[in-house]
Amino acid sequence: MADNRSIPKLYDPVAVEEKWCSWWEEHGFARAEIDASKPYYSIVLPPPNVTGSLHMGHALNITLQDVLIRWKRMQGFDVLWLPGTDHAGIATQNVVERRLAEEGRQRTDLGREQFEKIVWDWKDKAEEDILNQVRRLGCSCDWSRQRFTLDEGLSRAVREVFVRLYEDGLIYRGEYLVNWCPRCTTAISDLEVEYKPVPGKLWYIRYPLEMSGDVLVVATTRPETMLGDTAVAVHPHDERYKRLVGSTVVLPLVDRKIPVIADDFVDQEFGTGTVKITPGHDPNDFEAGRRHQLPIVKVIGEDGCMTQEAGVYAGMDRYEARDKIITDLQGQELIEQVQEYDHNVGQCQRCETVVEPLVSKQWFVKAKPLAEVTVEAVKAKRTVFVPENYERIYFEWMNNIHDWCISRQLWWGHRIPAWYCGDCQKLTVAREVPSNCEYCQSNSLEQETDVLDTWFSSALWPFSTMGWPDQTTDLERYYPTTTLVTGFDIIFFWVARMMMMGLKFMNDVPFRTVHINGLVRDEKGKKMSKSRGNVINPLQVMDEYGTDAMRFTLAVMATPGTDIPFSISRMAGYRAFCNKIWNAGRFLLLNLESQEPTSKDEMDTLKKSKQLNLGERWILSRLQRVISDTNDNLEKFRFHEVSNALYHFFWHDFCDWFVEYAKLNMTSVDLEKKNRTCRVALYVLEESLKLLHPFIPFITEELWHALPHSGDSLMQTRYPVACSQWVDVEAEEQMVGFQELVTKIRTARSENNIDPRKRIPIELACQQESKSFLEWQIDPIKSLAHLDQVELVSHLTIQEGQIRGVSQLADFALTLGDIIDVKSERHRLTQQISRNEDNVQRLQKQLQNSEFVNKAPENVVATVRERHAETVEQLEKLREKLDELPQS
RNA sequence: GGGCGGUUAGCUCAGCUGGAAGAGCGCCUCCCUUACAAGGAGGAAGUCACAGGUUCAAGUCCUGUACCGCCCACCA
Repeated sequence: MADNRSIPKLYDPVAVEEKWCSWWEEHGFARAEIDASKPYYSIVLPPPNVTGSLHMGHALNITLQDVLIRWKRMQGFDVLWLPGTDHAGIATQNVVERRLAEEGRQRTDLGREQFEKIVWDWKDKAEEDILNQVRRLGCSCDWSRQRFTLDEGLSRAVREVFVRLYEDGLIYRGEYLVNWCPRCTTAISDLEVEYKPVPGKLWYIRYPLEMSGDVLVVATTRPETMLGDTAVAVHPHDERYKRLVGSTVVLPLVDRKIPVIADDFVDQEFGTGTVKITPGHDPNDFEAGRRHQLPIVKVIGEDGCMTQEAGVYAGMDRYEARDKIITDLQGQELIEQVQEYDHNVGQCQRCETVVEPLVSKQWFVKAKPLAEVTVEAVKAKRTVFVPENYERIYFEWMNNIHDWCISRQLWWGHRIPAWYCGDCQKLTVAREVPSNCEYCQSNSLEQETDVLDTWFSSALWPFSTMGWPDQTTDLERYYPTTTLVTGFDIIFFWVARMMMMGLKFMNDVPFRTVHINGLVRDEKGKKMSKSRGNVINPLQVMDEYGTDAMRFTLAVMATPGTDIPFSISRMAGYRAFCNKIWNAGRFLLLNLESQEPTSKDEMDTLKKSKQLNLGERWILSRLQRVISDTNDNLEKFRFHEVSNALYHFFWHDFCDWFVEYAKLNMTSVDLEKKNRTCRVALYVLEESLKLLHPFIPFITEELWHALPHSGDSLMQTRYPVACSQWVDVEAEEQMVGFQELVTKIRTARSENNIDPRKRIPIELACQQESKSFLEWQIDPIKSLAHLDQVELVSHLTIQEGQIRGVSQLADFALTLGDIIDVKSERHRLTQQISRNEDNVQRLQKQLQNSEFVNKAPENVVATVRERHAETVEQLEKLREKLDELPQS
């Protein structure tokens, strides 16, 4: 046990945090040991990318998981929290490429092997960094089970899944229109495209009809794609163009003859009601092209430049070509008009380059059959979303799902396990490197150079990390995981795909509950971004305010379903709370007599002996309520409610009232009393530390070790369980009256500018039934209201120089030697009277309403009656006091 | 175009199943009272966006409107 006197007034987080972080890890308190005698609780950490460092979103996400994990562990569950990192294919490759570019190098100069080696080096460093940052958060995960998506084990799972999906006909390869990022030079999935409104132009271009001198005017925002037009479409019912269907127009600049077709996807209202069809570069046109068997002309290449098909424009950058085409068309007077037109432009999620839709040979996952199963599972509540409304969003997406383009033309990732035969050209898909072509036995095989979308391996995370495809004990024990905590921004990217893969390969959902946490925003509710300059760095915050304060702030602000406007000033308030806990612990340590740990039994004995005083009975009762609320609300992921309630309980109930009340006994010469109060105080402190530990792990652990305990970690103790027999309604009611009286006296003092240090005499007048209570509580009242003499009387004497007050329990008169400020006293009373008058009126009206009296539940009516009577009584007394005031 | 969320104290937000409006910060007054000035005591401050409705009773449930934010779709 530490030397009590040496505990500093101010809590110093940094040193303390470091100490416990390594201590926890060294002792393996967070290591999962399969124990079938306990229920299990498992979470897989959403693996951070090995691209950067911890941000506030991680801090929130990890805090919430750690709260759940510590809570469940303390509840005696067999707990697994499995950590790891994600290789984050395109993101990491981009980061490394950018660094190479700073040195004037390119990945193509290095070659694939060399480049991959550099990325692995980067990964080692980045992984270490970010996991150390995760540790700093106090994250109690099982580091012995740490995984990385490119580990051999996980890669094996990836290959297994790929092969099985391929064998089941759920993976196919083909030429389709995909989103292509010309900067990353890879295909990306629909989800990786972000649409942003961009001011642009709508050009109306004249397409001459072959047979007549007429023209068809088409409108487009991307004139450069016209070189790839293979038709012009009109709506079949459009009277203006009906007769032209089947005729031919001559595509300007390239002089290609293309048909006019009818298709009802055309919106007659938009532009001129005619659409140029470019199957090679537009998703709708691609579909239309398939419906009408139109040829595909690819005029923009993978590098973002015009292809040979673009004739004289070949080799030009797509935007350069656009300008040139406009100029050329204008030269031929083929531009009818130009409109300013804002439209959404798709950008690459990773590099913000404008995405080019183009036709390319890629690998796809047939998503529909996989998605349907997951929808059924969620409908059947095998997985539930918290908050529930995310279910709808999930269904919406799953029901409209498109095939998933999984191949990427990158170097960093899982290489697709498919081999092309140099002889028969056929494809061999295999789990391990095949020696021969499975069709012609040729050994001239070359592996597919594409890698998989990074989310392909993430989708397997809940089971690949536990050793699948082997049937491991971990899988048997911890799958399905109990809870997934993640952000809504990756519901489709990740949650949806884990559902698909989990149900497909494990025949069960990957998690029972998905808790969706909000986005951490800045104080004003704006998204944090480098360009706005409003990014709050959690590492810096932890340095300055302590991890506990940051965690608590995040938890208290984590209202389900809403974003979190992270506020430094608010965190300063919660840092003060941390310090409060610190000092409460310090105070009790200074007063501690016995070195024995407390126990529930000890308290039970004390309670049964009927020796506990009001404060002690009250705080034990309040403790039961907060324990029960805490457990209930954690079960419902209501972190903000829990942390708020604990805050209030600890600071206001325990410190402000109980400890202040207890000081009387703690300084008493009656050693028995003193010891008893200390025991209760210590017990409540210990229970509070346990309750707070999931949120505030460091300070609580530090204090725990300063208190009389063995060397165990607080995280190994049992989380408090409410004991309903300890709820003491009588004590709670009495305490309410006690607090009201004390507060009223304090208010009267304060409003009359009486020095808080000055002890003054008081007269208390009360009804017969409260008399014994007041007699019993005379010392605490004296102590908490800073009085010297207390005189209990049946009626207050009327004297000059008195301040009068009224409470439920008793009326009082503070006698002052000096002159009191009659004017302000009159003002104060008048205000109180008017407030009470309003209340009486309102309550009266309610009671006169027979509907209310007849229909409202009895207890509600009774409460109103009671309140009414009390208010009337107070009102009378206040009027009396006002009358008794000397005339000024 | 479809969907979701928000609108409560000067600021940022709680308020779950409808029964006398809360927190943090800020503000005002007094106090360094031997745990804590990152503290203590007290105080001022809200027609809960608007309009209807259900109910004995609505910040809370229903309908509509306005404004703000987000997600999905992507009419060229």
